[in-house]
Amino acid sequence: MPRTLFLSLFGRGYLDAVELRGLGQLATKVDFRAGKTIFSEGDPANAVFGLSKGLVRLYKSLPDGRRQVLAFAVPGDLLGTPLRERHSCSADAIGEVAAWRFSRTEFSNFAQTSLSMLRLLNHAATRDLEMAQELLLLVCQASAEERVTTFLVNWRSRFASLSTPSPVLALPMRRQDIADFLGLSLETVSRTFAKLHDRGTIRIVPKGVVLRENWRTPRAK
Amino acid sequence: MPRTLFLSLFGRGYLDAVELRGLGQLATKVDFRAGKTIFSEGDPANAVFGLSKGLVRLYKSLPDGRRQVLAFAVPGDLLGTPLRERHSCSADAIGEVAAWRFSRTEFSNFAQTSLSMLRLLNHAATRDLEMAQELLLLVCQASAEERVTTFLVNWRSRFASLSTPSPVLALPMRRQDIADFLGLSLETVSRTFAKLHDRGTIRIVPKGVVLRENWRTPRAK
DNA sequence: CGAAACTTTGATCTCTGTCAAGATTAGTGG
DNA sequence: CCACTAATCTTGACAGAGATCAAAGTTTCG
Repeated sequence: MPRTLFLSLFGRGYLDAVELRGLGQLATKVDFRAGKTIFSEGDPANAVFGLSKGLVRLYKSLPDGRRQVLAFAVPGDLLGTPLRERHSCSADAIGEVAAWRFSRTEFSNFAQTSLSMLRLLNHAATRDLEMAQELLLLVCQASAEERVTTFLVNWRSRFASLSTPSPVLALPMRRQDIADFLGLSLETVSRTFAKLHDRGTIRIVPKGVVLRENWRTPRAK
Repeated sequence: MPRTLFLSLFGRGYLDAVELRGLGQLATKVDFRAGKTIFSEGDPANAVFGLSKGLVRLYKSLPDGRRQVLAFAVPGDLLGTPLRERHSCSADAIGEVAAWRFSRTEFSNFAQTSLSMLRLLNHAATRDLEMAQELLLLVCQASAEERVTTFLVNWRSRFASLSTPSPVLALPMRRQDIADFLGLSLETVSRTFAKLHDRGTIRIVPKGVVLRENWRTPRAK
């Protein structure tokens, strides 16, 4: 049981050693092949997962196939809602994924009686809420170029903490995923990448980009 | 102290009588005139509020004035993040507002040590998250007409539980607020209302609308 | 009653979506 | 290891939904 993952999953300073050990006994290791669905919106939430390796897209769909990617989960993220009966979104593996699986009822029983775990879940839910609200602001008020540049900057800061420093920013997700995240068509995403490339702002490489300039977080139109 | 408000604020079945009484002693009554700002994004969160009367718009702004309305809060809603140092969005009174004010540190001290209060806050945060994600899906994937009709249906179901049944659905917020909520321009909102009116789907009355037909929650394009 | 604030309507423009065709890349079986 | 196929990505042409600019109409409120 990798102690460090559990620390990143369950926060530093929230749980004590006894609680961490208790949680460890509830977890089983699971793997998902590239593209596999981990759970689907509306399904009974029998389990929650602690992501330990790989990337997961969380999304909602409409009956006609339109899709909204809500977030890209990275190692250390908790997938699923421990205190809810049903999943409110779907989750797919992007590339190979490894995770710790918890029975939701066991996890919930544990959480409901632990002040520290409830505080931690609160913290996580609040963070997710703020991320969703930031995204809402972005997709409703920003141009295609702003959305893409903001996405790249934010992705870099999330990714930086997970990978060895490199000039190349990896983008393991598809253009379609980025498009569905930013509320754009994949063609517009591709064209915006091309525009930034032509301007010398980024360099496009297989499965990633190199950010060139003084990429401060953009906010103006 | 209106016991019923506290029940709607703090959920039925979460807190016991002792806890409710304790909370009551922390609260003071405050009023806000129409249009007044209750708190602003980035401000130190000295207080949280339990909304008892009126309507509040929660929003984020960009430096250039672009604005995203995140939600319209109604009586019974909690305003502000009890466990966060700073406000992550701004809140304005729409019309006259009455609320109970809690010192955030006092509220937080109470919450941090109460399993039931933490569960309740979790429930609230999760609900807010799901509402934000639904909105994200709506504004990214739906046409102007879908957004407006979905807004009206959702607003009716929230409003229905608060007011005496009436054929008229009150819309106390401005067109601009609806536009900033749905990621549209106010002209487009106005034109969409007009279109629905011409079609006989709604009737526009001062400060509200009458929904005409079998308004099932729309989802298709 | 009159001014300010808000809403509606009109005309025009533009950004981005849609449709379509190539170009790359990845995956697979011989 | 390479050829072949499928998937993904890029680029082009075009059109349309909605934004913007502008003005008139309506409501609100001192």
